[in-house]
Amino acid sequence: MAGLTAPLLGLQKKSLREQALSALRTAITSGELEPGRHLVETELSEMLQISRGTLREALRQLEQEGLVSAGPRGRLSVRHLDEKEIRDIYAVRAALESLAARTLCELPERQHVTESLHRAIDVMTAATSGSLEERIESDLEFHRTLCRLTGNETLLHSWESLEGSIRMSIMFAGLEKGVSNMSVDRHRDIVTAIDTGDAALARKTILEHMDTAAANLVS
Amino acid sequence: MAGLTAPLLGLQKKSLREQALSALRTAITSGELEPGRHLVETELSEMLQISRGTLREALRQLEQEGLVSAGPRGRLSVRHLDEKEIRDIYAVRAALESLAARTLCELPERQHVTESLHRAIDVMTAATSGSLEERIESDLEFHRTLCRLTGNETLLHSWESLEGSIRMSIMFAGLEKGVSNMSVDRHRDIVTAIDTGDAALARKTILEHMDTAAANLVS
DNA sequence: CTACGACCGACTGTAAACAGTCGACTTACG
DNA sequence: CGTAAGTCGACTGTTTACAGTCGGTCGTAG
Repeated sequence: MAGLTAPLLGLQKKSLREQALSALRTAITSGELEPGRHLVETELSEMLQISRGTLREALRQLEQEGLVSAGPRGRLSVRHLDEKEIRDIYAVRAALESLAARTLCELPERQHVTESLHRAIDVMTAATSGSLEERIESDLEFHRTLCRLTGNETLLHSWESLEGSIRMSIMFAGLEKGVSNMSVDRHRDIVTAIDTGDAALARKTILEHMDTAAANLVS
Repeated sequence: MAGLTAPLLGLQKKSLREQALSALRTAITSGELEPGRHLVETELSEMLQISRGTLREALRQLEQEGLVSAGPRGRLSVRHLDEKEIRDIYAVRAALESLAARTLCELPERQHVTESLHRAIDVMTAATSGSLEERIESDLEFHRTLCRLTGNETLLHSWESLEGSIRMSIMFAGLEKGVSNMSVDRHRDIVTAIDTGDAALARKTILEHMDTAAANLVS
């Protein structure tokens, strides 16, 4: 828990609020702040060396992202996910990413898209020999790229709002299970489907990928 | 603009932050705070009769919902939507609601669902003779109900995060255009499709509805 | 007339203090 | 011994005050 302050003392480019946000996100999705844990404002603000006001702004955003949940009298605690919630999260994720895949198929200029996705896959490939965290990171980056390339800012924003919940799902289910979803081949299939421009196929590929992923997590 | 304080002085059950949030949401989606308008914290806090700290928490959430956008040095202004953004918002909305329709079709116990949706349609029907605002309200309530009935909290939350943007789309395009999408019959079709349990049909019906709606808004 | 520089005002970022509320523990009374 | 009132402590809700920064303006020198 002492490490919580470190990220803050580092690069001072962003506002304290954003730094606190990142630090808290990391602390929660890494399990440093375990699910169900009660978050006391005074405690956290002291840990992060920031004032309560600044901290509260960050907490609001975390609440919106679904990483912390509010109890009675505004008491916040780290959200705890059950299996149904994980399935629900992945259902929404599937809906968003299938839209992304469909959109990309309809793009007139797909050369650049395919290139970017291949680069993302290369990163994933390089990470296969790395740590679990690295593999998860590269996987999420691939999917985020999928959404970003559509040029639909709303879609990207919605996906990013869900990202925290996705990370919690993986963490809650266990990193090993989570990583089992990150086969490079499966992702290559997605890119191939998009490359052909077959929207129905691309959508189907994504939906199956998400289905498998969710099933692996809750099994 | 003077009316901005009224909602706050009313029911004092919710926290000031939540009241400010509602008041600002209403002010923005009603056009009282026009798109592009620069939001000065001291100005707003004085208007709403709350402190800046409390206000800032509300503004963070509005930012997350896409109703206000951040400029350089944290300057906030009311978001301005162009036609592409409206199309993008409706694409995401369509993805979410088609998931909702599909999910509802797969529910074993659809009796209660159908009843609730019919009630929502009755409200819409009653609103046909009402004001534009009432009609919009009842329409959104129908679609929100669609998401709520799935029992997927994440889906509902994602939809609600988008709700502000949807309202802005309607307002930006003009209330008349927006209301043209609110044919009771079209919505009855959706319920019918769900009632039959045909997921593919329900999905298709929703997607077409959203497509038409978006087209009407940007035309 | 123009260009440069110091001041000034407006806002946001951040911190610290104040107030209210709920729960837990204690104590006194039956 | 059990119960109910009272008190204490811990947190959140909210406000007020302070600091830093950017942009504009006014004056002066070239």
